[in-house]
Amino acid sequence: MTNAEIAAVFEQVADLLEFKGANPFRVRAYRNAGRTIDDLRESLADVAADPNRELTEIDGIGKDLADKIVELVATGSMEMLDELLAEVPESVLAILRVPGLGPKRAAVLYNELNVTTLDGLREACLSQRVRQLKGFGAKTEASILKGLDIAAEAGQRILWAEADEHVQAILAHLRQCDAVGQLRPAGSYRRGKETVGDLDFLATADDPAGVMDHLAAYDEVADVLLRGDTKMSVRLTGGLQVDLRVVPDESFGAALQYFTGSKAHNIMLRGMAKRRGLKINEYGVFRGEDERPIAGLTEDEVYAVLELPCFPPELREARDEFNWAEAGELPQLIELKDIRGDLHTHTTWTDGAATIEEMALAAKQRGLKYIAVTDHSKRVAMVGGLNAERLRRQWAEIDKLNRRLKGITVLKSVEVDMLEAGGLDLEDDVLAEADWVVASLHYGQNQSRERITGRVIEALENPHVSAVAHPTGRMLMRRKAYEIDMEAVLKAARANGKMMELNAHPMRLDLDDVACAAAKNHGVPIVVSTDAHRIEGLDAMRYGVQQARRGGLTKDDVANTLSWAKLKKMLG
DNA sequence: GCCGTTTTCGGCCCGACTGTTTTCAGTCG
Repeated sequence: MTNAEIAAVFEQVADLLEFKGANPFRVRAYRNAGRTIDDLRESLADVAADPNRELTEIDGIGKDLADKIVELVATGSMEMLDELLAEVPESVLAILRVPGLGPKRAAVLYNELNVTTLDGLREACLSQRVRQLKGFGAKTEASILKGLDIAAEAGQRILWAEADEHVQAILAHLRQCDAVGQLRPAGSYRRGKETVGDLDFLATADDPAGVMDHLAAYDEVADVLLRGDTKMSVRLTGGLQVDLRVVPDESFGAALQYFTGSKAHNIMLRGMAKRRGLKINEYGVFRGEDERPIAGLTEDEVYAVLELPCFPPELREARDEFNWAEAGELPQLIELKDIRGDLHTHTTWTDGAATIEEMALAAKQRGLKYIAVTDHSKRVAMVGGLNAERLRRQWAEIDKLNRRLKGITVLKSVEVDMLEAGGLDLEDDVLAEADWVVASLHYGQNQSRERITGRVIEALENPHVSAVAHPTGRMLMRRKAYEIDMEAVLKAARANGKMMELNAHPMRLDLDDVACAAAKNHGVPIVVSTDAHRIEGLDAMRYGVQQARRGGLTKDDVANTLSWAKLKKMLG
C-alpha cells in the first residue's frame, strides 16, 4: 500500500468523523497524519515492516494511528473506516465540498431531510425544504444552490504557471489604483505550489473601500462573493476565487506571514509563540496580558521575535523547516541564476519547433553555458524518433556547430526510450558516443509496479545512461504517475552513480518536491531540465527551480549548476 | 488522537464574514 493510499484513508476517516461531529481535534489528528504521510520521503509500509523502526517516531503518529497503519498495510483495509462507512454513505461527503456547507449543516441536511447526494441537495433547495430547517433561511438556501453550481465547475486547481499569469495581471490592475500602498500576492501561489486553488492578495491602503471597488471593476471579475471592511472575495469568469485583504501598514508583515501559510506551518508557529507567552495573528505579535504589540511591520520581524529565520515561502509546509531552523541547518535554496545548463531539449530533428542552432543561441541568451539536445529515439515513431544512423548525423552537425558557436556548448545527447519489454531503444555502442543520455518511459505506462520499476532500474544500470527523465510520468491534473517504487529507483540511482531529472515543464514538475527531498536524502543529484520543444520552452526553468526549492534543494544538490566540465567528471 | 522545559491531563491558532440570530453558530482561510 502506498503512502498516498494510506493518506487517502486517513483523509476519508477525518471527513467522516467531522461529518459525525467528532471532537475537532481528533479530526485534525487524522488530517495531520494524512498530510504527514503524504509528505513522507520513505515508504510507510517499509517503516512498518522494519523491526528496528517505530511508526510513532513520525511526528503526529501515536500508538493508535500506528496500529491503524499496521492494520492497513497488513490487510489493505481498516475496521474503523468500514464501521464509519456503514453509518454514513460515502456520497454524503460530497456535500461537505459545497462552499458554505461544513460538517454541522451537512449533518442537519442528512439527518432532517435525508439528503445523501448533491442532486438530492439541489432538489431539497428547489422545493424550499431547506429554508424551513432551524438555523437555515432563504438566503442560505440560495447560497447553497450557488455553491452547488460552483462545486460542479470549480473544485479544480490551476497550474502554478497559469496562476502566475492571473497574478501578474491582477497586480498590474491593482497598482493602477492610487489608494493602494504595499501590495503582495500570498497563499499557495507565493509558496510556489505546483497547483493553486485560489489567489490571495494583501494590500495596505488609506482607503480600503476604494481598493475593493477597484478590484470589483477588474475585467475578469464575474461575481463578488463577500465583502467586508477589510476583506473581499471575488470569483473570476474562469471560476478562480481571488481573496483580497487590506491591512494597516504596521500589520503588513504579520499579515503577509499569516496569509502566505501554509495553514499547518502557521499552526506550528502559533503553538511556538503561545508557549513563549506570545500571541500571533494577522495583525502582529503580542506579548502579555495587555497584548502589547512587539512585531508586525515585516515578516522578518515576526519570525525574529521567535528566534526563527524568515523561511523562504517554498519551505513553509510544516515538513522539516522548523527542525532545520532549530539545528541551524536551514538550506540555502537554489536560485534560477545558479543554473548553468539545460539537459533536456528537443529540436526540429524530432518534435521540436526550432533548429539546434536556434535553441543553442536562445539558451546562450538566457545565460546558459551548455545545452543538451535530447531528441527522441526511434521507438517514438510518431515524432520521427532517431535511429542510430540519423542520431550520428545529428551529432556530426553538432560537432560542426560547436566549432562555430561561442559561449555555449551543445551536448551530443539523446532521450532514449525504455522499451516495454525491457532494454533501451538504442544500442550501447551508440549511447557510448553521447555526452549525455536521458532515459524515458513513454510506453507501457500501465504495466505493474514491479515491471515498471524493473525497467527503470535496468536503465539506471546501463553504464551509458546519465539520468532518468520525468521519472513518474505524471501530468498534473491530467494523468496520474505510473506505478513505480521510487525508493528502489533512488537506491539504484545512488548505487550506479546516476542522476534524476526534475522536469521543469509546468504540467510535469516531475520529480515532485517530496521526491526531490527523498533523492537528496539518498545522495542522488537532481538535474533541473526544461524539456523545451521550442525556444520559449527554455523559460520553464524557473518552474523547475521553484519546485527544487520546495524540495529543500541547494545549489550543491542540483548537478546542472556545475560547469559542463565538472558535471562530466561527476558522471565518471 | 497527539503531545509534554506548563509532561499522563488538558490543552490543541485565530479572526472575518454571513445569516439568522436577539447574542451567536457555522464556515472559511
